[in-house]
Amino acid sequence: MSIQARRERERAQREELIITAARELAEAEGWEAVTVRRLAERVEYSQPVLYSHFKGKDAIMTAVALEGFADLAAELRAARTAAPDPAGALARIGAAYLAFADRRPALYDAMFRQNVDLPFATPQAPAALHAGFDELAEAVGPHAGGADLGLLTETFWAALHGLVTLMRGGRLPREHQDRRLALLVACFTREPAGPGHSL
Amino acid sequence: MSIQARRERERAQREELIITAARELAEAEGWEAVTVRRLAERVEYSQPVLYSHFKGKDAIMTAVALEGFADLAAELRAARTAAPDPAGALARIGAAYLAFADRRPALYDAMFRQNVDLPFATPQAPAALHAGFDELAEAVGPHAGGADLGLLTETFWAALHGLVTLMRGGRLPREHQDRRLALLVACFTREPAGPGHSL
DNA sequence: TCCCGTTCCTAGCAACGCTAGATTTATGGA
DNA sequence: TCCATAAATCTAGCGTTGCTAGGAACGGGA
Repeated sequence: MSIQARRERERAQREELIITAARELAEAEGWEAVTVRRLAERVEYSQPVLYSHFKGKDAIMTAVALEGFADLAAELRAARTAAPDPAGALARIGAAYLAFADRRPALYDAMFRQNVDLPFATPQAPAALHAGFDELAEAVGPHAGGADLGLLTETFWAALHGLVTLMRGGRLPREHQDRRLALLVACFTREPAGPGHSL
Repeated sequence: MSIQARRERERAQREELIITAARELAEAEGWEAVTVRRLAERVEYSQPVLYSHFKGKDAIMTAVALEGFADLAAELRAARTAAPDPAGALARIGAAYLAFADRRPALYDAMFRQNVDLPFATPQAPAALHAGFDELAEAVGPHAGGADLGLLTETFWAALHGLVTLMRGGRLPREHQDRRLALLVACFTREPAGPGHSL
């Protein structure tokens, strides 16, 4: 059985190689530049080999997204736990989310913009995704009052996602994104309305 | 000069025909099903004719988007002016925004999801787009306090956009979207945190 | 050494956005 | 009315895409 084990190991390695190549190519030139042909050339296998690992290009993007969830969750956790108080935690985790999307736009697209075939708001969703959501919920929780924490967290997440995508699409100017985040956090913490300081 | 006038008139008509066909096809089968070939077949002209009107497929999407801005602005205005009080106005305009995106998803995509070459947050932006944004600002204004109204409106818009796109992408379950909106509005109006009633 | 199953690659299909060049159509002057 | 010219339109094709069928090469067991 050792031979088959070695084969499976090598196969898993190659699969990881494909995913990494896809992510790197996407981060360097955007997903529109990621074609199965280029990817096959990069990993030095023919196209059908890639199709033996993944059903299609979308499945490769999904695999890249799955690995990204863990990264995001870790960064959100670090930001939240570094905050001294609940209000600061919400601001910091929000800033960390925007920074992640800004620093790794292609990865973010695969995770949250692609029309993907993944379970999301169910227990079947990837664990790392749940972990990230739970980090957000931890930061939102102190300001939930009597509201449903899940729904409120989803709403906060949606607001962050909207800031990301509208800015990326050129709908919002890049500048003052920090002030928009401050205004959003002020709303969720029920701070009195202010000028939206840049933190 | 009458001949040339007639030609320009016919040409404008045909351009409108193309835009309408593109929107209808997109709304019926999604933008991925809208190809220049199919579009050409629908309007009963060859492909190069379409390219004489528009630089490419993206330009056609942009033209569809431009017409959509006016529709959205009108619906937002109707919702806002029908509200009895400021808090109700924010809730109603938000609901109208979500309803528009839900009812015309393909049009919404062209307007706000496509990577488009249009000026947005500048005076050069299309008038109808400004009109829609101003409707949002009118509704947000009463709750702005000392904050920058433009930035606060952009933030509210982003939150709505995030709710739309996350739901459309399967990241948020369709149900309870109204409660998420209620929670969002409660934040912006500084209502005490409640369970997020469905209005 | 041979056999057989697995793995892999070559080559190709249909469809895409887009365009060059031929062809048809319409226009204005004899 | 007829023709030359210019404008409008179509046919056909290029290069690229995602994806796959069918044959070639490889490796392990007898």
